[in-house]
Amino acid sequence: MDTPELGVREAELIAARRANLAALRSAGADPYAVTRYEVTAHAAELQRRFADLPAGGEADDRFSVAGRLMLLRGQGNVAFADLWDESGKIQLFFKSDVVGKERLKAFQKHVDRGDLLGARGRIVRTKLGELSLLVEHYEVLCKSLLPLPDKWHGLVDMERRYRQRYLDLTVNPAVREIFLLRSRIIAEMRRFLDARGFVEVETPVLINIAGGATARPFQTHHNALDLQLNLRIATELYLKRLVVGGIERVYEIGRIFRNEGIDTKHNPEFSMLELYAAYWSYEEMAQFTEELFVHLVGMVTGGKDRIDYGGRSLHFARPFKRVRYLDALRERGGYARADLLSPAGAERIAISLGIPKPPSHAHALDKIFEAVVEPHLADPTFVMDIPVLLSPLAKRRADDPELTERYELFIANMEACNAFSELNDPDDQRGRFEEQAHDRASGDAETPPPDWDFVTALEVGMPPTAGIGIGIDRLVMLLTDQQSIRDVILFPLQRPL
RNA sequence: GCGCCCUUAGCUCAGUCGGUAGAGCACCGGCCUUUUAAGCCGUGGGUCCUGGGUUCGAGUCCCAGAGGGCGCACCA
Repeated sequence: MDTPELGVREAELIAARRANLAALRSAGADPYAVTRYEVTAHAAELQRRFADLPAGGEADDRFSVAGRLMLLRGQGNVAFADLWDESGKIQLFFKSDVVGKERLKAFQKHVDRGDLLGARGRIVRTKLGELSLLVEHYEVLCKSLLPLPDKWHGLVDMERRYRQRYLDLTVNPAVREIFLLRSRIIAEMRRFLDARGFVEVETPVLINIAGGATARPFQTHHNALDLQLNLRIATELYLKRLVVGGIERVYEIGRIFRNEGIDTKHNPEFSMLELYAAYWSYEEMAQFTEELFVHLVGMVTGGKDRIDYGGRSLHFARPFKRVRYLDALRERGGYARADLLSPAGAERIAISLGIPKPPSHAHALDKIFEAVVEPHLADPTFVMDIPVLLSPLAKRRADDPELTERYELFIANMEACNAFSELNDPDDQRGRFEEQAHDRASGDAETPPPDWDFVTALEVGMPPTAGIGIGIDRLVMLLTDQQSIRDVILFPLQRPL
């Protein structure tokens, strides 16, 4: 961002802080020269440890804390300040006869809200019951030169919250909580997978053929090779190559890029967990999915099996509800299999539902399901046995080859994951790629070009395998009760100013 | 890409029928030894998103543009 032109008033606010910076420097305490501070406790730790300290009580141990000053309450010969570190808040209590008259005066004159401060002293609880560090010594660790947003309302403007997330995180503790929880959720997923023998790998982001999903890729160029490249739209085809290579349980948590629209559930770059387990069918994968989701719900709720999302209570009780894809459409809309599985029939139903001219059979079927069934899928529900025409990489059911061994898990009317028994018949895979190539040739830009090397890998032989993809951002939305994907992505895409 | 809405002080927001711009907090000066958005007294602070237009006169009405939010379309 270019240096913005400042209003007169804002320039004055900054000048006042720069004057305080100069005063600190001339007193030999240049905050920008500080290289370290011995932190011996975090706020939350002290709050826990001294939870039983009575009002008016004092502890003997001395602690050093460091963090940002978010609230200053000065008085003549005494002062209070709220200091926030990553863990939470602790009040600092300055008394002139403890910290020294001159040091208190210097604090009141030259330290600003927003400055980073290190403070050492004993823990006390004030008469009014607030646990506090009675400051014996303090040090300004960094000067904040810009005025902070409103101490009460915080930063509300959505645009600034996304563009200047550092400010959002600084003044809105609830936002910081969401992102810390996101980090814990992902760490817990890794622990869960590692404990079950899954191997984490990294597959390429820059690839020639962006397959494994239907989406427009971002395009880029490699100069030295003079090569057009795409950013990946899925990790699927590379992870399955690794199963071919003998890595029986493999996963990747990685960024995926899709050149599509932006809304409350879509960001052009997003995070996905994909994992593959050799010798599992989609049945084992469904069990595994339940276990993982229940585990994560328990983690964020402290052992409960319900979460609140958007004002609704969602129940994560095993076994999750199950419904077969075609049964759901019959029960909810009275539609017959023969109609749904024929291009003309599906188009007729789509039009009767007011869906504008679907470009393909698959598109029509997808839209019908979205309109008829999805609104009813609040509690976690597996939608099983999805037609092969929607599932180019899934294995057919042996007893019903028009359907696949595939399920999607819906939670809060959102697709939370997509899993199937992986197609490992190279001839079937080649045939489906050929069909896709035909679609692509007739103008469908979202269908990827065939990845023939993947077919070669299947010819080497992939064991029977089940795989799953879980959108991490949406999972975090569910677990943190956020209605917009931008509120679980630290730096969501914004137009440059 | 389409539709609706938003943009006023550092922050959060008012601004009536078109008549020279308001509050709270923050900041600055003063008082205060137990505050919790501390309190009290006082001072200062504006490219009303940008550019046009209508009008004697525009924060306000009209047009165009920028950025953002929500919905639709696309998608996960």
